[in-house]
Amino acid sequence: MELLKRYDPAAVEDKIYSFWEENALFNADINRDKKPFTMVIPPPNITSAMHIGNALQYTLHDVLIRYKRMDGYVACWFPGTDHAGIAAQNVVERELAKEGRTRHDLGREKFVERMWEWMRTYGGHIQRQMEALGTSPDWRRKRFTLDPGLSHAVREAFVKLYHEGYIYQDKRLINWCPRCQTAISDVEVIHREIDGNLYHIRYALRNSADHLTIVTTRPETLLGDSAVAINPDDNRYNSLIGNKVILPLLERELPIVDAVEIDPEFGTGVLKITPAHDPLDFEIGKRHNLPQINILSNDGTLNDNAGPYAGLDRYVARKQIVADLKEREQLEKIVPYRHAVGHCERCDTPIEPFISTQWFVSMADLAAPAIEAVRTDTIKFTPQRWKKLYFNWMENIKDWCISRQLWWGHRIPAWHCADCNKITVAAEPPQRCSACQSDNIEQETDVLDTWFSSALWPISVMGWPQQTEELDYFYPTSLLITGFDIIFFWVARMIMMGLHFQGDIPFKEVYFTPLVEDEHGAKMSSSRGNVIDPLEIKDRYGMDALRFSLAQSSSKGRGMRIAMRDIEASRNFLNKIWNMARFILLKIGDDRPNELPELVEIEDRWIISRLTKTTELVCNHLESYSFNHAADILYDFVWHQFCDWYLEIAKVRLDESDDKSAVAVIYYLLQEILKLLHPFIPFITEEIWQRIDSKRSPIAIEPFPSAEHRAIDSEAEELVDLFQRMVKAVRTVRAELRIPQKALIQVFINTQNKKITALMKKKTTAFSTLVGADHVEIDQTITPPVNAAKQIVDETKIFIPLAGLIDIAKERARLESTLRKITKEFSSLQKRLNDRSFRAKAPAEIITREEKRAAEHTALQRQLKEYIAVLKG
RNA sequence: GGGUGGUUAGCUCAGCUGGAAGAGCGCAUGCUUGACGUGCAUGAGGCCAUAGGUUCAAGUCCUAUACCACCCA
Repeated sequence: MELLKRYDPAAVEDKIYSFWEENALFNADINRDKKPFTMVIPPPNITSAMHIGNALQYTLHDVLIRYKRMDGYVACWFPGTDHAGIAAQNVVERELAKEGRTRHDLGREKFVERMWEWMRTYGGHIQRQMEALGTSPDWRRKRFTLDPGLSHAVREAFVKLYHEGYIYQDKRLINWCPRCQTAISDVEVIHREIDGNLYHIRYALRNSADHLTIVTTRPETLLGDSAVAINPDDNRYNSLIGNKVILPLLERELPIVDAVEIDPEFGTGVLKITPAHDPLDFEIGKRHNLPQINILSNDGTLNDNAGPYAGLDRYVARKQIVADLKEREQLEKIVPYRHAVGHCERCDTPIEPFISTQWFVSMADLAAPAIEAVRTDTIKFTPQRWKKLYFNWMENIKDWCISRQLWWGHRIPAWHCADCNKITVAAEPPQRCSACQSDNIEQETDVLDTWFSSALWPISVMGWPQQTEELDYFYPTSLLITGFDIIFFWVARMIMMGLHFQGDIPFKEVYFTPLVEDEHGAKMSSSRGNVIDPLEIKDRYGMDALRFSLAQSSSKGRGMRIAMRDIEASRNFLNKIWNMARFILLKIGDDRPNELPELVEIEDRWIISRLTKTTELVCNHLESYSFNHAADILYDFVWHQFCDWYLEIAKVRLDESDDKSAVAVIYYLLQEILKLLHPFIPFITEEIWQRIDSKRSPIAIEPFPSAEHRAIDSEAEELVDLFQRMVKAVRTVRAELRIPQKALIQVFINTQNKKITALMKKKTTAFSTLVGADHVEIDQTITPPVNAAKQIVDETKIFIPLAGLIDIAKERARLESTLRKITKEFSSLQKRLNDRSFRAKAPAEIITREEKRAAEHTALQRQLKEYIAVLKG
């Protein structure tokens, strides 16, 4: 079978994915004889195309799910998407805007219809991208948060929580996005520092020519003031408490109240109190029973309470008010001031604290068992440090505002009665008010926060509230892989809901991935233009290259940087694998040996030993989610152990004779390597696997290599290590003395060691080939020829006569530099060994080791000095 | 203001429970060796941020400081 000189992913990837699908390899059916390994996908947002962060997460999911599948588990990965309430509605509203229409022109029903239309067109996008990436979820189990089943779960959960008293309605200060025109929860507010101003405004004291100067960053809110406040311990002003001031512009009388929260050091120490538009003021206002004056409309313009400013946008009003204050000489000064302002997570509009009636979930009682689950490691976090963040948030948890003034989402299953004003909450639409039996009822117009349905995801994808076979077999899931940035949004809430509704944790472990950054450490975002588009990489390098880079770069830090050149390096690795396979297939011809034969040569024993160690490490690293280490170890094993050494040595055997044992070993290694690599780079490994024998079953369901039945062969490792160091020693001489590549050299080896003698005698041909020699002699009586380069490897001396070629000065310089290095190391060893407390307190094995090293160094020094002296003479 | 992480080769990062400083990329030098120039060989390059401390022994543990990043208010 012909293989191209270069690996061409474009010719392979799509074909291989279809092959897997035809064989239904990803389907995970309940099998009581096997153990399940289960994950649910962090459902991607239907509006977004896959970005590199998704690609990272799905790659890591897929590495594990493929590994576990090969390892004999029923490996089930539940895929799906969420409906992304605000984000999705925004997209379609923008489409409408292009047509010059708003959702209100269509009406709720038509608009929602249009959302579904849009969904049908673009909703499958992410699945196609995941397929391109080579991921292997059980697509039959794909779910969408607005599916009938999942919607039923949402209603059921709402009704239960309502009747249990967790869900309630209340009028309070919430975060309002004037652009999305909906409430959002605390975690959806992004605080960002902006350059603003601190406005110093004079409030005249009643019946006095004097005034108090307050400071504020939002002067327009003074229209909603109902007091000014000062710290009761602030001696400058506390005598004024109980007096009144006159609100500028509107000329309203405001009381002067006390508030311990006020920092006398901040600004003038006097604050205006606007209970309807500031969280702190809201609390102070409640305490002093102050009126809550709302001055804003839903769209961020001022309402009738703003008097002459009604109808103006909040920022226009700010300018106008500042101008008016200035004119009346009530504006003392404006000081530039940098402060944090909350922005809408979805549209980046500055949010407004806003008094409004919303639905909330009371969290403290739900949080308690969820905290406990993580504290006791019933749910294990990796890396552990994220536990702190989780506790910090959970222990100070605030009630969750779950209602959204949107049309796209789960409409809240509550019906308001026009007659008795009571609320009927039910999973299915009721005919009558449950309190007064009136049929004059109307459903709540708000929908639920998308995260409310996401919180139910692990149970709802398995059919909850029905107690399904899936829940019985697959729940709790084994692992959740996600970013730490949604630890509050999602992880914490799933734990609470899983425990509450299913009575058990939703997952046994959570692995938090780093966030992907660009090569300079900046967040990737389309606005910065530094995103890496996975599909662009597919065309240029192939998805295996992306997958391998992502796995290899994923550290346990909080950020990971990825650059095109990393992906290029992976592409080169794939090409290496391709050519390795090409070479092996060429050499084995039609042979397909079944079993690993006897390991006749030392390098056979060595490579099998290395394979065993590699297998063991890869498994351990995967079990502990050290994807980067697993990938590094495979890279090193395949390239720098198998290709660079084993194959190079084996070539000699293969060229000399048709060595069946070497054929069997390389064939065996090829297959083991492909299996080990398959979870990381599934396409190329499957392609090569099928090229070995087109009739065999897919590598995707081959048993994963096991290290169990093999042992580490430390003798072989030691000897081959020595052999390698001898080869390198000669090559170093060749390179440093500039011996032309083609010139064949002679090598004389002097060793007292019988094992080494035996080894080198047996491996003379391989050694000659690797160092480019036409004559190699091994004997313990050999003395250095004149004008020879010398190398010392352990107690073995190597001489390379360089008659005519040698540059004596160069060789001397080389030896002298080696001597300097040795001498330096020796003196620090000496120092340590002469230290009495070291000898007294260090463990014996360390002392022995250091003594042995010192002895070696002494011998080496003596030898080097001798050689140098000869060259001088 | 509170918190969390980071600071190791030119760049990006590994270095687990303290016992001889590592990789990839980049760089330099030499190679049309029949698997691979997306390659092969060889090499240069580190006071492991700073200051203290613990220890026979400290990138590794502790305490401060500086700078960077992120999170929360």
